[in-house]
Amino acid sequence: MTAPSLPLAEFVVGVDNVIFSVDTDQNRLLVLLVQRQQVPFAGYWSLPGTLVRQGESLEAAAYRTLAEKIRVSNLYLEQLYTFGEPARDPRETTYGKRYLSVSYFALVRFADAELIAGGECPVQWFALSTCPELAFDHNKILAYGHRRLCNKLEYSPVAFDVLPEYFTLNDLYQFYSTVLGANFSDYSNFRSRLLKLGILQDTHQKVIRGAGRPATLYRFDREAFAPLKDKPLVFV
Amino acid sequence: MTAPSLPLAEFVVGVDNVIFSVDTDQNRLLVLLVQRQQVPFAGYWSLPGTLVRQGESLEAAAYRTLAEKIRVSNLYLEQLYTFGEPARDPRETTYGKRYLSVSYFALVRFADAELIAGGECPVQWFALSTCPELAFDHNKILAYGHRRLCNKLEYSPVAFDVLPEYFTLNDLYQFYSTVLGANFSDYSNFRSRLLKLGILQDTHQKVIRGAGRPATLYRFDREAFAPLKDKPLVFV
DNA sequence: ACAAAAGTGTTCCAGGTACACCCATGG
DNA sequence: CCATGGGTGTACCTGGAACACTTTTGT
Repeated sequence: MTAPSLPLAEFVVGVDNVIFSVDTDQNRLLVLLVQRQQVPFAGYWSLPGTLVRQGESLEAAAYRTLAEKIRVSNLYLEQLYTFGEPARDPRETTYGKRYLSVSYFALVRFADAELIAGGECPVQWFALSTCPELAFDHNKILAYGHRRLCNKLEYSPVAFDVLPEYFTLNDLYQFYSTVLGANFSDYSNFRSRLLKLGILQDTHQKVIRGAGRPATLYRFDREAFAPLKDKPLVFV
Repeated sequence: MTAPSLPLAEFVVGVDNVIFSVDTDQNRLLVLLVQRQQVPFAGYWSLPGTLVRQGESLEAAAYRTLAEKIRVSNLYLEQLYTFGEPARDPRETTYGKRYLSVSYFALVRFADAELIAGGECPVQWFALSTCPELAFDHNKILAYGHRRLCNKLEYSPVAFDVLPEYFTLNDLYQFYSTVLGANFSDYSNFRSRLLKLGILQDTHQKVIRGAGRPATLYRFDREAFAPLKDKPLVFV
């Protein structure tokens, strides 16, 4: 960055989070939204976001926003994209400063995700399929996040950050199906592919859920996975 | 982004470009650097960057920076990552504002890239292998860009944005070899894979370069590629 | 004739797809 | 004993890896 020769833009920098979760029981892909209480877009639902504070990194701001809305111990988070075109926020006209949003993408474990009520604004999971029109350019950000989620799932083990520690292969399959849509793969082929990777520990424990043969519980073997890191893995 | 409860960080927003090019003749992967004339880091080489102006989008700022250093008609450009931790720029202490850098990644055609001399600071291509220690956190940004370049090449047709319109299969092979390192694939396998994709038009023209059998000139068939867009293609 | 570069073909094997089929449990 | 879900096995095919071989040029 060198010296300017024309008036520089002044910026307000915030962080917006696309927080996904997967409800495997109901086969729903969920996104966390908050309902705005102030203008602009009062009453609209939007992605949870915040402005960045002094001494706070962008990622820390993302974690803070998340922690304000939801109590969760297991999650995956990474930076998504930065949106900063002129006029993406109507407040730009009011205050004469551009609103830049660094968006983050998160995937959280649904089972232990506890929404924090009693905050300033209502917080709620929405099925992605029934997601309303959002404030600002948040639909665009959400779409971007959804694409990233699908890609991440296919070539990285984020699913295991978010599944319970012990899970059946069917749990895993349901998880992938819910996110990627059905027909992403045959179940038995999915099984053998995953098992062949050698990153699942067989606990030899069985679990019975309703009728049918008991299912084996597996856990993700981080040590076995470590050497495969950065390798082009396929989980599809 | 909601109302704050603690002092907000103030930001200066800039754009930094990781501009790559491939010199297929000498088999070198190049990155464009400029030598800083002012403090901090006076004398150090750095990525070409600029501060964002009023009414200018981030991408426009990236294009402007590029255009100030280099005249080029064929290129590929996309956003890379946003760096905004506290203290990433020493000027933060001086001016009390945080320096946020939205980095962009570009790949330009080497043949018609003409460096613009006579600007404020020296501009020069560096072979990636002989790249010096850079100003700020630019080595980190560069490393990030290099990873992106390798990934992009493998599953998207950026190479064709940057090769001459008519090229031989060997040109294409050299290009990939230079970026991904030798041994990325056998030449004859590379040939058949690319031809089988059906996205290369045989012009039936031959070109003779020194000894050896004349090579067929191909061109990228954008129409044939269109339906394959967004599909998981492999160019490796 | 020989080297150099372009281009073709062949063999082998890993891994994906699409199924059919067997196993263990509840009702 | 049958429905339900878990789990195994197989036959087929595609596509990559390695490498031998042929073709067309310059010297």
